[in-house]
Amino acid sequence: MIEKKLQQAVATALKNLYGIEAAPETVTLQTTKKEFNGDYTVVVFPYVKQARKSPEQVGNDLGAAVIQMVEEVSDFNVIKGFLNFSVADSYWMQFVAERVGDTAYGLTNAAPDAKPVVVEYSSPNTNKPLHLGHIRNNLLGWSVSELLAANGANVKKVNLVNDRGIHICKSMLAWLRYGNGETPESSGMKGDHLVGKYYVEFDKHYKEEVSALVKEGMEEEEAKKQAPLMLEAQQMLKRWEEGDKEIRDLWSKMNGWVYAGFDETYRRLGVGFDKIYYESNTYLLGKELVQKGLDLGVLFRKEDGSVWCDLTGDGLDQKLLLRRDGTSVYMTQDLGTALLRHNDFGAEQLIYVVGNEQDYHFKVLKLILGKLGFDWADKVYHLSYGMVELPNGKMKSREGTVVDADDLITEMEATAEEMCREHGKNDDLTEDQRRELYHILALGALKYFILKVDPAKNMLFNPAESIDFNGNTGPFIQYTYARIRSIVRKAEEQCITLSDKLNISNHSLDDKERAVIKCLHDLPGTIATAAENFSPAMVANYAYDLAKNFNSFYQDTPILREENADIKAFRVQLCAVVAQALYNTMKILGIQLPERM
RNA sequence: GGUUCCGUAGCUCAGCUGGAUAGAGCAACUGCCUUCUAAGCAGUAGGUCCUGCGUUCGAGUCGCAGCGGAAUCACCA
Repeated sequence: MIEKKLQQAVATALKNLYGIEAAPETVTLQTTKKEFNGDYTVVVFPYVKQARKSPEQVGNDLGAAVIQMVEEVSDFNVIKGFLNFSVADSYWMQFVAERVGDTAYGLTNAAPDAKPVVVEYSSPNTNKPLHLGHIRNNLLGWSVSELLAANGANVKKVNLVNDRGIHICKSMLAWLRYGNGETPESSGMKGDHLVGKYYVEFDKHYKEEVSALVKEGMEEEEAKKQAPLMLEAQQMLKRWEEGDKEIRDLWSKMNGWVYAGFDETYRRLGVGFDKIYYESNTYLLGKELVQKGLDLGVLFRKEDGSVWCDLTGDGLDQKLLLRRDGTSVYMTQDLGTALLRHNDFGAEQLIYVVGNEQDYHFKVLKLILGKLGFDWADKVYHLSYGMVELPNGKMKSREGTVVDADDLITEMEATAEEMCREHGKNDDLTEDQRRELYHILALGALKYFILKVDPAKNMLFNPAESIDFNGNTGPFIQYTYARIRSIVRKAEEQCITLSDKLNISNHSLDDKERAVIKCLHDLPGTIATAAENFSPAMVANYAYDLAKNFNSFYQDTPILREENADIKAFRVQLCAVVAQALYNTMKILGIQLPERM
């Protein structure tokens, strides 16, 4: 890598010239801003004091020394304290030649013995359909998994379905009362939406009951607890936990509907899992851990029998782990599932893609795992992401302001269709091919829209404005790819083969051409940095930058129109490598690229 | 109230380990399709990087304080 060579050379020169000891990796090397001449810039300010010379002098001294040491460096200039190196065109052209046909460019395979990195994401409740917030979770989870895999990790994707609890009982109860035996088949409604409908139905009647009780003079808090529907739902949960066959059968039936619905949504989103855990199977895990914690003395029991972990030493509160009736809570379950997952996979790292509303929960989870003596506690990483907000605030299912996942995908497909018809470039495709294209573009727009934003930040979605297809968007990148593929197809028709050895040693790159190559050159480093930061957004922004550079090059540089056959072939090769880079980065985002559009 | 996260152009967002005159897209305005896909390209306009203090040769980036927004602090999950 040229970057390392430069850093090494600068470090050596610093020692030889001034006796300054600097580790190569501490030499700040950055790409030169485009308003200056050069490709890489070294900032020399940090050394002027020790060198006892002016920044310009230090820059010139270092530049003169480095150009002798690194054969790829063709020139340098110094402006103020900035030492700009130019890299010879031959290096860039050689770089392109070496990447031609490399379908894995930028990607690192996992070592055969790499321990798994387990990524949990999605983790839906089974009482309502998925909404835009879940979409962000699913896309992030999938993409981060792909990103880590692209950076050499052995990734396992897992889903922990929250399939039991009071929420599903509410849906079940409402269905029994008001459903008249309605099924997905009889209603033509997707299973998850049908069950969600009864969850809303429950809430409606429950609220009526509460307000009736309040009218009779009961305190609202009390009314919420005493409403018959709530009592009945709790009763149902108890019967579920006792294994009551009637309840379990109904539960299985309705959850089955939901899973069929979820599968459909997952399929459309293009996400999937290596393993699916169900909370009904794991919710009792963790109790043994609590006992172990009591034995170790890191947990304590209060007079009423409840069990707690004292985290005041860590600046937090006490955390409940077992209720006084001995039942477990969310944290207890998560302790259990963490251990289960660690044991199932022999995992190197456990990553949880969960919204930032649970920052506190995961902080506590890690602490307690540590107190229980698991040395892998620090391998738990909470990939916390911000909320998706609407123009008037957070999505609230009770207020009917959620953006439904299925509806959104359908709308995006309709928009894609509209855009395609407007452009009228695909009239000769079959109906199936067109549908496929609409889907690819719709999902490309949606995924890019969501993934280009830094996970840590809340993001805004305005339902009144459809997601863009122009500018910094998924379709922009898809379009760039389709254009390149068109060129490569035409080149093949002209019998230009990518593997040709070219006689281009006299060719000097033009600025646009060099800019594209330099951007391509950054791909491996970008993926590494993005993976370290668990940030698909960095990959998305890189891909946009590459596509933008390419389009600018494409606009005013002849490719197939180039008269010199070798230069023409070289540019076709460059196109092919750019296409591959776009393909590999978009794959990390879960975005498909069309051959034409 | 405690803790955590966020605050960059009218709007949506970039800005990696501190480095040169803070960048894109959308929206507005100008040009460019008889030539490789105009879902594109080139340009104009748009900034108190929330505020203040500090560290540094150098701060959008680091520290402290304040302001604004969000989340969380359940015997819910």
